[in-house]
Amino acid sequence: MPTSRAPLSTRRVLQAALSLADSGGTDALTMRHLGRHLGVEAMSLYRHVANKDAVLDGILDMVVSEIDLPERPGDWKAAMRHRGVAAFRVFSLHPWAPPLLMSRTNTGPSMLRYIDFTLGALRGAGFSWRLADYAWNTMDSYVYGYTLRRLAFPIAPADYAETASAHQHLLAGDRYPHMAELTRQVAEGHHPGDPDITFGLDLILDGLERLRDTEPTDLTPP
Amino acid sequence: MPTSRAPLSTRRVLQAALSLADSGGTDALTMRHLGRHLGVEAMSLYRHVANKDAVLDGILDMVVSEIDLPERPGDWKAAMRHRGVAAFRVFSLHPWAPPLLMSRTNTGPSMLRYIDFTLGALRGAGFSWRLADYAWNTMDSYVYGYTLRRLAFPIAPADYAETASAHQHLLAGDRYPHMAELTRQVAEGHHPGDPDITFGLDLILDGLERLRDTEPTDLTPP
DNA sequence: GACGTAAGCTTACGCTGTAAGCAAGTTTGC
DNA sequence: GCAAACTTGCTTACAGCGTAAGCTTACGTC
Repeated sequence: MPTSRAPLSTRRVLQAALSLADSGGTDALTMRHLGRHLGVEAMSLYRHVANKDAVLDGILDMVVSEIDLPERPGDWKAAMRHRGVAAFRVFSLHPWAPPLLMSRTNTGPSMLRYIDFTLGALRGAGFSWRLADYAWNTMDSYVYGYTLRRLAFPIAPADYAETASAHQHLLAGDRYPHMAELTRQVAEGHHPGDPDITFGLDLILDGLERLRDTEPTDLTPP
Repeated sequence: MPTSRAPLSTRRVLQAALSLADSGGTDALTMRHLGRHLGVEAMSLYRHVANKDAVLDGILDMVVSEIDLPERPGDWKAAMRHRGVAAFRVFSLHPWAPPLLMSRTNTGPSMLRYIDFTLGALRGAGFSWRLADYAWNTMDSYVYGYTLRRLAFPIAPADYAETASAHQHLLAGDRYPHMAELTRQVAEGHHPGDPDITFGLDLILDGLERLRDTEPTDLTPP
């Protein structure tokens, strides 16, 4: 056994797994491939990691920990908008992560911290517990949904117009008249064809603010 | 070769695949298993279906076709709310479908029909092409995100209070104070802990309506 | 009857996650 | 100083996956 090689460790395994996923997606993250990447046989990894699920949970928490959160919430709407944008940005760097994140229950420390920050900001802004809970769930549903759709969509926003005009003939019949016309609008450059994440996020935030202001205050006793 | 057995066909293969996925999820849907289910070897399926991806695309479109759409839109907000609720209901019957739907670009006829209906309803209600496009993308981001989170979450809404009180001790420290308090609120039955899909959907719809009413009309020439 | 074609079967390849057991190096207890 | 215990990594093996290639059998048409 060559002692020249740096010894394995859970940390080193997870770091290698993360870099593997980042460069080749989930498909590239197999135990054998991971071992090869570390100069080791696949089974050796099991000394440092319970199984592949533990690897996935580990790198997911590493990704979530990259989401930037301010020290103190400040203005709640700005904080919530920032939170959503930051999550989208991080997930864009790790596009393999969101599908995994949604398909398993994640209770890593970074995720808990992320949620706790959110609840704190909403409570500090006067939301009831019920409304705060509904609020973060609604925001996350939208943010994750937007992110997943965006990352799975095969066309870059810059190519929308070109792609639209190239595929216009596929919608030529009158079976899908509105899609055909929308495609024409995009092809002719009449509208960019892609909402920013803040479009829907601000709709939700404005709506939440109105609910907070009309809801009877039901703050729990101190 | 026993001629007593009904012959295969693309339709029969897809129907069997759908029932297999419904009863055992994506894991149960393997070509070998599918063949066994039809009393046939796995490789025989390839006479009727290009490959496994074609099977997935096929059953996804069958699922999307189940989403109920009214003949004519009527009140646009009601139609959009109905559309989201109907999608959620269908996906609840086929919980394996949403992750698949989001991970591949779906252009089956049912999906096109679904989108075309939506665009038509929004245009009929006076939305510009740009806003109509943003609107359906935003609604779908939320609906899919909500659905995915809901279906992946391992706890049934009816068990929230019980589960919360059983796991309260895990949040005992002061690292996640707000989550701890929220968990206490749920455990003690102070709030149900689960927003309906219409909660966020109505926030979005109200916001869209306001945008429509304030946006300068930029209808394209007839 | 011959022949083309279609349906289904057999075999095989390279891939997956991981259970079981082994070999070698390191640490600990006396 | 030395043996026992523990840690680390490797080897082999198994059951499963999607599907390429080639084969057998049955049927329709001339």
